[in-house]
Amino acid sequence: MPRTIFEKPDAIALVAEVFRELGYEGASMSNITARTKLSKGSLYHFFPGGKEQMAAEIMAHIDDWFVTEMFKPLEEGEPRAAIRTMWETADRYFRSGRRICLIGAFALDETRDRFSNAIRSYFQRWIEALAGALMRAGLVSTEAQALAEEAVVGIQGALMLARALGDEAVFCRILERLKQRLETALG
Amino acid sequence: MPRTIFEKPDAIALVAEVFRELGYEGASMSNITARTKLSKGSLYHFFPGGKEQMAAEIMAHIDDWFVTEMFKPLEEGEPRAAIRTMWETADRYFRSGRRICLIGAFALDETRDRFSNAIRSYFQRWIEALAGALMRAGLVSTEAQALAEEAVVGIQGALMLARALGDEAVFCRILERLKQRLETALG
DNA sequence: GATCTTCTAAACCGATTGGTCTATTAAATA
DNA sequence: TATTTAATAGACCAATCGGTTTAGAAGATC
Repeated sequence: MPRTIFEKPDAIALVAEVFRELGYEGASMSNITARTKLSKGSLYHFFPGGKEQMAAEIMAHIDDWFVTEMFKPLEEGEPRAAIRTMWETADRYFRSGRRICLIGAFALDETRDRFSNAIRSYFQRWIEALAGALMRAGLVSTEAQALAEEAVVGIQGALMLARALGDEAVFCRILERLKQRLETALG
Repeated sequence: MPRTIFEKPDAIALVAEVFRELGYEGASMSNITARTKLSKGSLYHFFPGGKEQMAAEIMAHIDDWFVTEMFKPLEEGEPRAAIRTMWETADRYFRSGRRICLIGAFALDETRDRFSNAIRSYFQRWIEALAGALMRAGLVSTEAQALAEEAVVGIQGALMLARALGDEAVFCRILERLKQRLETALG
């Protein structure tokens, strides 16, 4: 019988897509094995802690990605360029609205209670990184904070609306508008 | 053995809260019976179609509420007053950010596929009602459409962020800012 | 007060759940 | 080549799943 060999990073990415499509409760072990082609043996080899460990490692992986690709540039790079890049990074990561934010989705049901720290710190860091960049670009603290909140809220809302309407175009449209508002505020 | 008698409207409201907290997949029948105190007999008496019928009737009930309390006023009432009232209605319905939008939450996982029509038309009508009111208040079509999308997206994003951060204040803050933007646009 | 309908309680069903375990395979090390 | 280690496949488990059914209590109608 032929065997397929997976490595853990592959397993994380594959399982992540299943959680993204079905949600934490909706993703059963048989669903996961069926969609990823990973057997239960493999899954429990990589994740002895079961579903909860899978979700925790997936969230940590997502967080790492955002830290290196978006938060660090916002925190350390030239602010205006980093902000401009942020919109492209978001559009690329969320596949122009065809892919939802798993961490946001987890925030909406009782899954939040299991992972409240990871969820909170992801959004906190995003908002703070963006607000920091806006301040370094010349805005006062209160306005920077408000605009940063608004941008993150807008992205999350746009992802939801795109899925609700079954229309990805709305995501790009709103992203563009949010981008314009930030650039207007920066003058 | 003492019996508690429920009526269907009570059942709908009780089950709705369970779906809101646990999501569609997370809400098992035993969860629902435990939290609502309705026995399985009662639940299947009111909803012979099981969980799917419960969710469908709950969404219809929510939709009805929004139609009479928010969409109709926007569509038929004096536009500026209706828009002003909309923010209060949203704040009241979502309990200042402590209660999420069930229809939005359903949109994010595969539950969407079961109820895609109801989900799409809820958001479509909300946006169209608001855009219509903005036009009757004097805005041109394109700007009205854009601002309406932005408002609905903002409310949904704010609900998610409030839960993600465990901080309801952020909901009220963003709602206020969205309201200001609309009033500024209306001059 | 007998009858009928509405509603509740809970035992019960097969299917599925998350999770465990064993056997086996492929590769790495010796 | 012998041994060990890392990884996969899938049978298996008790518990729970969504759903059905039966029995009977509470109200309404007559």
